Amino acid sequence: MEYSFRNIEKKWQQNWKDNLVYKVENNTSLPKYYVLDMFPYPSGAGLHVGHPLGYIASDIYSRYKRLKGFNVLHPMGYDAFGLPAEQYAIDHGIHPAISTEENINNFRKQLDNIGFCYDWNREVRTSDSSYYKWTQWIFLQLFNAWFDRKKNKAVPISEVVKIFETHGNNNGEVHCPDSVVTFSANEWKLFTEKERMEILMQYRLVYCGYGEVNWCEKLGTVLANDEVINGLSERGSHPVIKKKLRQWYLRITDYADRLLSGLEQVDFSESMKEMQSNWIGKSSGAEINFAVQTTNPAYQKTPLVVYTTRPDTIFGVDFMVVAPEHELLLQIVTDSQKKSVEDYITLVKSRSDRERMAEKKITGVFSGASAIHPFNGKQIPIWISEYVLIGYGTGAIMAVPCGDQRDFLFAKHFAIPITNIFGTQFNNEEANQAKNVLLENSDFINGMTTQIASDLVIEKLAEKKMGNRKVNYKIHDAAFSRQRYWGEPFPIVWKNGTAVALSEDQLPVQLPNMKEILPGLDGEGPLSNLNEWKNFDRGVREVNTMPGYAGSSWYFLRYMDPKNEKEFCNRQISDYWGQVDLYIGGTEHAVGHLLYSRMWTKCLFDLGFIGFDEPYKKLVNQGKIGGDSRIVYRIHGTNQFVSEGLKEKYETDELHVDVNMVNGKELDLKKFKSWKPEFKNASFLLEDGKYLCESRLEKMSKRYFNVVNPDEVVEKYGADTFRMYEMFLGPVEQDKPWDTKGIEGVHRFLKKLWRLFYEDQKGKRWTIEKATEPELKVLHKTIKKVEENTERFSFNTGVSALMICVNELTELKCYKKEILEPLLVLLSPYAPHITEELFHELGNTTTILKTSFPIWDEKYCTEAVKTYPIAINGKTRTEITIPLEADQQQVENIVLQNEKVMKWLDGNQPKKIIYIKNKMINLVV
RNA sequence: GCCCCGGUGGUGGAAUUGGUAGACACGCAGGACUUAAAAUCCUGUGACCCGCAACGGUCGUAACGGUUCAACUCCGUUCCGGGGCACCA
Repeated sequence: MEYSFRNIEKKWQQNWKDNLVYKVENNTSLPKYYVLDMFPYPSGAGLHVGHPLGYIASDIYSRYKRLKGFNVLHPMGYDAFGLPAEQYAIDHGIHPAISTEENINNFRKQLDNIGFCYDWNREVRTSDSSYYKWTQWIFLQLFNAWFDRKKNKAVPISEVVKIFETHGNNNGEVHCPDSVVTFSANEWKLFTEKERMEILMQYRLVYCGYGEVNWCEKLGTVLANDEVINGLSERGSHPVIKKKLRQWYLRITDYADRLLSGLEQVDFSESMKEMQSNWIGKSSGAEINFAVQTTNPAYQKTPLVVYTTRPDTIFGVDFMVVAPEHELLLQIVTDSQKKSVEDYITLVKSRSDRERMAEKKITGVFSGASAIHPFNGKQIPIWISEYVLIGYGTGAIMAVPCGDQRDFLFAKHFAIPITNIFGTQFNNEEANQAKNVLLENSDFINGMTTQIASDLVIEKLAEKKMGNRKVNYKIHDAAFSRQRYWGEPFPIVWKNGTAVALSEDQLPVQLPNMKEILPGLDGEGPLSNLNEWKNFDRGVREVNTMPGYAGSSWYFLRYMDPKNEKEFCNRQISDYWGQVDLYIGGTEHAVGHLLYSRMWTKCLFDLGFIGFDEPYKKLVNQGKIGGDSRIVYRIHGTNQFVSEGLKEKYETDELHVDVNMVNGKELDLKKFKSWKPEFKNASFLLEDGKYLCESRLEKMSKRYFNVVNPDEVVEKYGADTFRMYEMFLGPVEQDKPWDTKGIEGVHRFLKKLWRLFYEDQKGKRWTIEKATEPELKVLHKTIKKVEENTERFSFNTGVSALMICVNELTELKCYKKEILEPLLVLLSPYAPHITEELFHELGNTTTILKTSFPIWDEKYCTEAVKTYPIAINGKTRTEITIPLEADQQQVENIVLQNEKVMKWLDGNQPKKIIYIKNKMINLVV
C-alpha cells in the first residue's frame, strides 16, 4: 500500500467540509484563543508560494492550540475594496464587484488546496454591504465623538456641547484646535446652527478639512503617491500637480501618546515598535517667539515662532530659516529682497515633494528682515530655504550652525558667521550634535549640559512670555477620504454646506451600481456623476469614499460575530474572545494598518463598545519568500547563449528565464527553445555538456519568471508536504529564498512515516504490541520537543524533531500503535491529511482534530547517564559517560583516571575542574 | 545621516539561559537491490595537516580586539547585506 496523497487529501478535505469540523462556537466552557492572519487583498495575480507562509504558520498554531484544549477562533476573509479592482474596471470595462468576486473564488480555491482549518462560516468581505454597514456605523461613532485631553480619551461630542453652553471654549476646559476661534458661553448661544456645526466639526474624531492631493488633470483623478513617478502619472506619464481638495481626516494625532505608550503592553518585535514610534515621532523641546524687525511696521509686533528640541543652544543662533510656504514670509520681506524671495518660492512650488526631499544642493534666499534674540537683543537675519518644511513644528527654525549639521552647511554655503558656544568642543569643520557638551559663551547657562540648560531657558522664556515647553509629533491626521468609486460611501449628507450624519437606521448607505466608472468634475469622485443617488433628503450625499484601511481597521471584531445584523459585534461575544492572541502578517503594514487599527480599537474602547484598547496581543511578522531567479547570457546582437562560466569571454546581455525550465542550475534546452518563438533557433555554448544558468535572489514576481505557484507544488507533492516544506525552509520571521529542490526531503519523510504503518509490498505493518522503554523514550522526547518548538513558533525545528523521531523509530523497527498513534497527533497540525488517514487506519472512527495533544512524561525524557564532553582549557578532547547524579568528587575521580585526560595533563595537576551537571566538564591546566 | 535586523559548510538552516559548532534536510561521492530505471536502503561529506589505516592534530560561526575556566551567544571597533525613517529643527 502506497502513500497516495492525492486521494487522501481530497477525501479528508471533503469529509471535514461535510462534517463542519472547523466550525467555531462562541459559547463554550473552554478557554479561548484567537489566531488571526492579516486578510489578503484578492488581487488578480493569485497566490504564489510566498503568500501562504504566514497562513501555514498560523494554521499549525491554531490546530496545536485546539489539541491543547482551547476554543480557537481562526477566521479568514478579504480586504476587498481597493484601487486595482477599480483600475481594472476602467481598463477592461469589468465591474469591480465582478472581478473581485472572481479573484476571491480563485483565492479560495488556492487556499482550500492547502488544507487550512478556517471557519469559513465567519468569512467577511469588506465590500459586502452587510459588513460596510458597520464600517459606516463606526464612522458615525467617530463623527459624534471628541477627544477630551483631560481624560485622555474619546467622549461623545454632546459633552463638549455642554461645556460650550456653560463655559464657552476658552477656559481651559476644552482643548481648542488651532483653526477654531475662541468664544464664550454667551457667544455660543448666539451662533447660528450652521456656525455651531462648523465649530463642532473642528472637534470631531473624524472631521472635514482641506488637504493637498496629487491631481492629474489629464486623467481627471487624484493619484496615490506610488502612482506618481517624478511628477508624472505612472499611467500615461501625464503631469501631476498639487490640488487642494476637501477631505475627511481621522484625528489620530490625539491618540499619538496612547499609541506610543500602548506599545509597551504588546508583544511586537523591537523593530516593529521602533517603526511605529518613529512614525509617531514624539519629540520634546520648546516653542520660542522671536520679535521681528522689518520695514513693514504692521508686522513688527507679530513674532516669528520657532520650534526647537535644543533650547539650550539659544545663544548659538546665527540666523533663522522659515519654510517657503510660511505665511509670515510675504509680510516681513523687504522690498529689496522681494523679487528674489518670490522667485525662490516659485522655484520651490514647481518642484514635487519627492524632488524637494531628494535635493542635496543647499539653496535659500535672505528675506531682508531680522529677528531679535529674546535674551541679548542681537539682530538675527531671517532666511528662507526648502530644507525647512511647513508641515513640521511651526515651519520655522532657529539655526545653530555649531550644533546642527544642516544649519552648519547652510551657514558655510552662504558665508554666515558662526557663533561658537562649545569652545574647544567645536572644530569649525562640522557641527557638534552631541548632547553632553558643556556650554560656553552662553550667558546664564555657561558650563551647563543640555538638559539642565534647556529647562532653565524654557523657564526664563516663560517668565518673559516669549516661549514655552512644547511636545511635537511627526504623525499628522490621516486623510480619510478618497476620490474613488470602489470603497465605502460615507453616511453623510451635505445640507446648506453642513455635513449631516445619517441616523443608524439609514445604514447601510449602499454603494450604487455604476455602468462606467468616470471621474467627476473638479476632482470629485465617480459617485458625483450619479445625480439621482447623490440628491438625497433635501441635501447632497458625500461623494467621496473611504480609504482602504477603513474596513481593515476593525475586521478582527467582526469575525467574532460575523452575522450580527443588530450590532457590529455583540459585547458579550467580544468580551469572550477579547484581543487577538496571535496576529500574523507582513512588515509592510507596520505603520499604516496597524496604527489605524490600534486607534479604532482605542476609540471603540473609549466609547464603551469593547472591553480592551489594544487589538493585537502578539504580532509575528512572517518573512518574505524570495524568488530564486535563473539568468541566461546571450551574446550581444546574436541568438547564441553562453553558459554561466563562459560569459566573461563575450559581451553579453542577460535575460531572465522561467525557473520551471531549469533543474538546479541546468537549463532544459528543449523547453527553452519552445518557450518563445525567438529562441527556436537559438544555439548554445556549453560547459561540461551542460548549459548552466546564474541564480539570483530577488522578489518573486511575474516579471522575473521566478514565480512558483502553490497549486503546482501541491499537485506534485501534496498539501502536507507543501505545508511542512514551507515551515522547514527556516524561521517564519526570516526572509528566505524558495528552492523547490529541497522539498524532496520532506516528501521522503512522509513516505517514511507511511512505511511505519504499511510496507509497499506486504501491506499492514503496525501492531498492538506493548512498546519498549527505548521506543517510549523516542516518543516522549519528541512530544517534548515538538511542544516546545511549536510554542515558540520555531516550526522549522519542530519539523526536524518529527523527522528525527521517524528516523529513530525506523531504526528501532517500531511499528507499534502505542507509539505511532500519539506521534500522529503530534504531527497533525503540520500534516493534517496523512495523519487523519493513518489515524483512521489505526481503527479510530472520530477525527484526529478533536483528540488531545499527548503529554510527555519526564521519566522518559531524562537519562540516568550523560556522555560528557571533556574539555581541557576549553577545548573538547574526549567524551566520558558518567551517571547523572555523580557529584563533583566522583566526577573528578572518574575524569582523572581517564587515559586521554592523563595524556593531556602530562603529569600536571589541573588547577580547577569545572563540572556543570548535564552540560560539560572542563579542566583548567 | 539616524534607527532596527542579520552575516554559521557547496545550499536551506540547528545550537532555547555563555557549556560538545554544523542537528535535520538538500546537494554531491561511493555502494546495495534491479535486466534496466524509478523507488528504497547503506556509507561518507566544514577546511587543512600527518598517516596504509585506526587514531591523532591545527584552524574554523563576516574581520579584529576584549571579558570568561568556557563565546555563534556578552562587550568594543570595523566591513558587508536587508528593512525602516529622513533636509523632522
